[in-house]
This record gives sequence, structure tokens and C-alpha cells, in this order.
Amino acid sequence: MGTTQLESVQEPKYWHLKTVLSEALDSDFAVGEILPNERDLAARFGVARATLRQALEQLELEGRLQRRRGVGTTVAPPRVGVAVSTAQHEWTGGVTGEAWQPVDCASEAAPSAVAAMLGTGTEPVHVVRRIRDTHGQAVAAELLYVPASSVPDLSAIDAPSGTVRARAVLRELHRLGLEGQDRSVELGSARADDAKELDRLPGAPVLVVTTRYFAAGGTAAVSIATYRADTCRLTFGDSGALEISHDEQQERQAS
Amino acid sequence: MGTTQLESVQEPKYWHLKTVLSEALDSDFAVGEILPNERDLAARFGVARATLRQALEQLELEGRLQRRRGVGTTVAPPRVGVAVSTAQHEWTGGVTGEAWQPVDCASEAAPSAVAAMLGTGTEPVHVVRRIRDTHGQAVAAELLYVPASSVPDLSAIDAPSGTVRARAVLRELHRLGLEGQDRSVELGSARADDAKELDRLPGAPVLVVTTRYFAAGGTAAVSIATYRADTCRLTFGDSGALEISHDEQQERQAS
DNA sequence: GAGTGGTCTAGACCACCAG
DNA sequence: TGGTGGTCTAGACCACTCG
Repeated sequence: MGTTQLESVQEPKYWHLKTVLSEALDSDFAVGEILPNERDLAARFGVARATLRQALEQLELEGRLQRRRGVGTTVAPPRVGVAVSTAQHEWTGGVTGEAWQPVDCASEAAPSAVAAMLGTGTEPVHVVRRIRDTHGQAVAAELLYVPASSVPDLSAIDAPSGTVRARAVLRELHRLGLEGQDRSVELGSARADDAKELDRLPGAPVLVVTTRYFAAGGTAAVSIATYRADTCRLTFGDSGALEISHDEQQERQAS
Repeated sequence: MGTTQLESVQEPKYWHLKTVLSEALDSDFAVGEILPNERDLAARFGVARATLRQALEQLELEGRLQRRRGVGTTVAPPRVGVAVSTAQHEWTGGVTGEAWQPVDCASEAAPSAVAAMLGTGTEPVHVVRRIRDTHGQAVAAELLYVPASSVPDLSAIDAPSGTVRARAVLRELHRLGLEGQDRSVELGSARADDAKELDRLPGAPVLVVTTRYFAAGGTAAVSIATYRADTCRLTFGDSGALEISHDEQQERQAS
């Protein structure tokens, strides 16, 4: 008595839901528009709220939605392209639109992995904290590790910490004339302090960019920058940014 | 009557759990070791299974754990560095260890976003499917879009589809002498077909690398490659890969 | 068939934001 | 103060792997 099998592919509910919502976003909603709340949406689709949330989480991960506690769920704008390749690193945090803003500076022992890249031991290094803004939005938080030996001429007159000190370290580093860099990108989750700077909850997905700066045959500095994965598209390469993200995702999802 | 506030930071349980588990992984487990099952772990920590799973999901996202249905949860090895910067793209899918393996080739209309980058209309393009292996593990799946106009000398003798056709398109593309490339990286979730190739569930987090290849002043091809975000660290840059990931994460988490 | 992780439910309470 | 998303619970069943 073979049961007729019914070719039920058994697609998970949240997956199907995500597809439906994605199509609805394309056709029925404008960027910035507020969606119905989770309880209503769940009821409307006849699923538990947890299941609905699973679909929303995926869409947020893909940069389609933005959720804020106490406010609601809105349709996110397309991801912004953020250049990370430029050789002319904005060490001074100038007045350009895509600048890093120095926030603070401390002298601490580097994490062991960073120390290994720097070739230093456990002696303290300068740790410069910077925030990157784009269009008035914080998109990245960075910790820049600079061994004292890289910036020997750092004036003792400058403040021992704070923004002034940070700018001084960056200035000295800039004068070194860095020769090249080595970079890697991986997925991570935001530490509590980074999450706060980026206006996200702890654990939010981030793209961790680790950069090693060379000068005079050695590693002069190491940067660990965390970019908001929901809103950012990291761009590399010689020419300008490529300007497509949102549409592409729609296409990819559709197939 | 000010309530004494008690400085209860109200750290979520799953966040604390994640920290505890992370430390346990560092001290008490070896790579590849199997953890107790989720029901036991949840009982041991006195939380619901769903809460325990939230912590495990984060750790998997960070590449610390690997979970397989019907098998169990194991301690993941450090992420592998995968180079994506090399100019000498392995068009032919050679016999080197880090090669792309051509799988298939079809002639289809490109998604609109891809068509926009190519500057083509709706006419069909060659779509080459490739898989990238590292250490015997599939780490990336790619769709390479090549307009027919880019490879005019493509022999009609070659098969109209399949691996043979794929290799023929790659060979012709290689002969063009590509001049440069433009690249972007963003977070995405695996489509069903990519997930299957990568041995992951649909929706698994992936790093989507979009590359635009130039030749003779135009865009000769566009590649959309999806890398497993859990196991891969994408490396760019002039020199070799930087060899740190796992330890670094431990350090970052600890602070 | 036994055991694993994956999905789903129907509740509850909390932290946060705005009017 | 009311409404939102964020966290958490205690169950249930399913899909998958393996011996």
C-alpha cells in the first residue's frame, strides 16, 4: 500500500514566509515604510510569532529590513558601498565625507593575536579608537594597534589619552609612509562596545576587516575594524564602487 | 524613595551562555570534539533548549562550532584563509590545490542587476557554474556571467552545455587578457542551490563576493561568488594570507 | 530504531520608545 | 502609558544520520 508521497518538498514555513515577505517588500512597500507589528503579521500569516521572527531575521540579515525596539520594523534602503581599498588612508580623520573620526586613545597590552602580527611581546601598544561615518550614520568601529616603536617621535607634550592623543598617533603614523597592506574579511558578531558605537544590539552580525600596515620591512600597525553587516557592502578595487546591491539580491532570491 | 537600582546590567541569558561556552571551548575541548547534545546542555545550564540554541547559533556564526543534523555539534577548526585578490585568476580550473572546478554552463538571461553591470540588455549570456574547493571542502559556489559578445570565437563544436562548454568559455575569457577588476563583499544568505553545493542548509550565512572583470574598456564578465561565512576568512592584498583568526576571536571576545 | 539537530507553537515577561 | 521588538519557556513533532 504505497502511500502516495504527495511530493511535499517540506519547505520550512519560515523560508516560504521569507520569500512571500520579500516579494511583498518589492511590490507593496517603499523604503522607510513601517511594516505591521510582529503579532499582527504572525496572525495574518497564521504562524507563531517565533516563526515570523525567523523570517524577519533573515530579511534583516540580508539588509532588506531594519528593526528597532520600541519603534517597529521598517523597509531598509539599499546597502551603502563602503570603500576599504584606498591607499590614501584617512589617517588624520579629515573633513571629507567618508572619514574616520578619532575617538580615543589608550596604552594597553595588545591581544595576543594582534601582538603576534605586530611581532611585539606583551609590552603596551597605543590603541586608537575610531568611528567611521557615512551619510551621518556610524558604519564601522575600529581599534588600531600601534606599537610605541612605530611612532618614536610621539611628543610627550600631547595628552596621554583622549582624542588629542589619538590624532597625534595618527599623525606620526602617517609620517611613516606606509608601504603596503594585507587585509582579510570575515563574519563576526559585535562585541558590546562596538555594538553601542554602531547603534546595534550586542551580537549583531558584523564584517570584521583585519588590516596589517607595513613600513620599512616590518608591521607598523594592525587595524581591526567592524562594519555593520546589515547596512554595508564593502568595496575593493581600482575603480569606483559598483553601484548595485539591493536589486541584485532581489534577482538572486527570485531564481 | 529611590529603588536601589542594584546595577543589574540585565545581560541576556543567551549572551552570558555564549561567553561561558566560548571559554569552555577554549579550555576543555579539542578541535573536532563532539559536544553534549542540546537537550543535555540546556538542562545542565538550567535554560530552555531554545535559549541554548540561540547561544550555539552565535558561536556557529563566529566559526567556533559546527552543527549537523542527525550527527551532533562539534568544535570547528580555525577559519581557513581564502585568497580572492590574486590577479592570476584560475580560469582553467587547473590542478592546483585552491582551484575553481567548472561544473556546468548554460545560456540564460542574466538577472537585471547583472545585466546592468554588463551593459547588456535582456539577451542571453553564458552562465558558468563553478565550485571552489579547499582542503577537500567546498568553500564557495560561483555564477559567472559572460556575454556572448565577450567570447565571439567560442567554437560551435564544443558542447552546448555542461562541463566541456564551461571550460571552453573560461578558455576564451582567459585569452581576452582581462585588465582589472572591481570587487565588493557583503553578507547574504545562501540560496537553496548554493546551499546544496556548500553542504549547508538554505539560508546559511554566506559572504557574497561580486566581481566585475574589465577588458578593452568594457565589462567582460561579472562573477557572483558565495563563500561559506562560517568556515571562510577572505584574504586580500599583495602579500600572503595573514594566518590568524581563531585566536584573535578569542581575544576579542574576552575583552 | 535510537539519537541528533531543525522547526514550530502558544504563551509570558521585559526593555525601550513615543505621544 | 500603550505599543514595539527582544528574550525566554516547556513543550511537540519532523528530517536526518548511523549503527
